[in-house]
Amino acid sequence: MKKVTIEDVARLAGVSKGTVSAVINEKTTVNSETRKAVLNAIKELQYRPRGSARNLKTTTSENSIGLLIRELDNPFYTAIALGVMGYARNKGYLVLIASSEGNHILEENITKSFSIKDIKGAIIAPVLEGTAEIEHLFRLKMINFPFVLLENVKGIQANVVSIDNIKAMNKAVKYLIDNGHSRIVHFAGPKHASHTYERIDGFRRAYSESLFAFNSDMIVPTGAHLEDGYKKCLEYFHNRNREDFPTAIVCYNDLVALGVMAALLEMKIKIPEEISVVGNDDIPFSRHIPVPLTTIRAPMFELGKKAAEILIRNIESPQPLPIENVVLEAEFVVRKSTKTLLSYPKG
Amino acid sequence: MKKVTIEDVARLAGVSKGTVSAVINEKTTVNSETRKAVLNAIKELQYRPRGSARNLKTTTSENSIGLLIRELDNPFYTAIALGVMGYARNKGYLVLIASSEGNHILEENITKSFSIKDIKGAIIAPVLEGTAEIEHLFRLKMINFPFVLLENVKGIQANVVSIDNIKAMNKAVKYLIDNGHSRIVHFAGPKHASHTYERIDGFRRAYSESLFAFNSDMIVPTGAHLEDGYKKCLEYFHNRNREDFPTAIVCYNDLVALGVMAALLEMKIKIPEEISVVGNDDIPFSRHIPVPLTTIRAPMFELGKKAAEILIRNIESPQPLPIENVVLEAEFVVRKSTKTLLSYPKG
DNA sequence: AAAAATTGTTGAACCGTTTCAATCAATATA
DNA sequence: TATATTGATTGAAACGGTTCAACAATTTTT
Repeated sequence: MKKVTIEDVARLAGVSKGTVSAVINEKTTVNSETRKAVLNAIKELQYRPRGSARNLKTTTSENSIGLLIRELDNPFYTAIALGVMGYARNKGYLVLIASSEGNHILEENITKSFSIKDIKGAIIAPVLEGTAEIEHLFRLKMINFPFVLLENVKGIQANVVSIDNIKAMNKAVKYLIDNGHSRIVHFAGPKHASHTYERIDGFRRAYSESLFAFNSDMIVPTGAHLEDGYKKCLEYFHNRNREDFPTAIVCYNDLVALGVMAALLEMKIKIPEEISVVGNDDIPFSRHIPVPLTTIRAPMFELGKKAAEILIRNIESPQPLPIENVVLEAEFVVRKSTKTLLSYPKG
Repeated sequence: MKKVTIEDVARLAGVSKGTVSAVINEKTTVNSETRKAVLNAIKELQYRPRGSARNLKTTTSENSIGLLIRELDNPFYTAIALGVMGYARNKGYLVLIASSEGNHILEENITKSFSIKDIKGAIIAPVLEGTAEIEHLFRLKMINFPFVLLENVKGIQANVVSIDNIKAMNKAVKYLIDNGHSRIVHFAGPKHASHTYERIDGFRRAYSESLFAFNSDMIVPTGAHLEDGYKKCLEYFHNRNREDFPTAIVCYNDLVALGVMAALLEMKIKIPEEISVVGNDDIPFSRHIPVPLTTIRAPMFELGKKAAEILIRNIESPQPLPIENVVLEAEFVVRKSTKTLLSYPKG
């Protein structure tokens, strides 16, 4: 089954290629009889114009950028996407989103696809399995394909926009310690995400700057989803004596915190009376639940916006621009899911 | 500033186009000295190969499909996307997602972009402003670009995969009526979405099939987001006497229901003791909240999967295939946010 | 030393469109 | 009737890569 080209259509309709082209592009110059004949031929042959051939000739080629996120059903990433889209749209760029769902192979395919298609640049939230799996990023550099990373990746010089996870987490844990919490655990995030390690790091530092000793039992590997938090929480409290309960659980993100809250509710453990819960990210839900969640507000929208800004600046610049590394601050938001254990709270 | 082509690179590096091409495509045949020279020239000139020129010649062109959704931060659409992605990936297709955010112009641009890029087909959740704004869909048909719609659109013959909203809503409202609810209101969805009207229709039919009379006050225009439900609910109950309270609120979707619940909570109106609340869609959150939400489970994942299946079948078929119209059934899930008002509940 | 094999490079053909000056036919104008 | 004008169509030249048979230079084998 040979491929159908504009030539075939022209032949069947008894006209020239140029005329067929004119019909497809809805030029007004075509006689309606001819037009009809061409349309028929197109249908008859099931002709579908090849975008690549068209774009090769047409310089106009509308502008678009790619956004590679790690999880589509995570409000953290969709909020970033909204930031990207808002800015990009103002600048006349369309945003095409793909999700690697944490799969490195898929990430490679997607970045490749971005660079092959008529896409001007990309914003990438990389998956970090193993150590050195970044050839695909080097490949992008080789062909001068502009991109911005949403996480630091060791071993590559590139634009990065990220959140100061360490400091943010540090602030939250310090707050808890300062308010008399002595047994805090961290329901940590998925492997292969720099956020996970940075947040653990921040947790650890808060301890090292306190009078208490850090203990690796405090880190409970969990995941990034509501279900992860839910299951891990049930598991964690199963057969645990009340006197061994932590006084606070700091979660990798709000989704996990929501899962933890659901599990605690089920086990009839009161929040914040018995256990305080802290989230991370501040997704829209978090303030609209019965016990509004204390959390660390990540400026997701701004993150996306900033990334888009840098990317588009790079796309539009004739000369190569110096590499940028922007770190945004997160804000600690105290709501109702945490309580102080001091009779005379600090501050 | 003239465009840099492979020719320019070849000239600067003192080699032929073919060699430059070999370097870019990481062929092993290139001498490492030459390779280095070419790489330098690429960097020096900031050369960026054009995808379209490459794809024109290369038949391989990896497979991808487009998915146009209406709201990125709506779990309903992301769940559909996950369904699409799962199936597509098995079949070797990448999914590129774009969101129109309810904007018709943007939708047009996106569909156009899909058809121009090397994308093989698309799944589209259309925005339905006005009546006849579907020329962009006709344009797709003209060039035999395969696509599947996620909602019925009047005036166009196309593949559609949708949910039986009317029946689903009907079932839910009938359940409430059968359980003694006499004053039910519907917090309805956004304009320009067929879901909105279908759900209203289902609501109305349930009444017309009952002993009670439908009344247009029962339909309260709201929106599709948590915030919409929250605000509208506060507004609705503001200055309303307790004896005029509805016995149940049926919401456009779970997000709205969540917002309604948050507002009711704030107003200290008990769910389900004082008012029953019903959602729509069954997003993951809905079962993990203190009062798990009674809702209508839309088979979002299956919806996406089915759409992808039809699309890919069409893409891969040499002949045009008959148009398909698949309607999936939703399931009514009773949880804790509704109660019966009968002393002897039916069933 | 001749023949064969290996390695690296070239350059022309090709991919499938769009573009636009040139042409042609039909009609309006002088 | 000759000349412009208008409307519709043509066809050849791009567009910017990839491909691959052919060739050149070098190395290995006989």
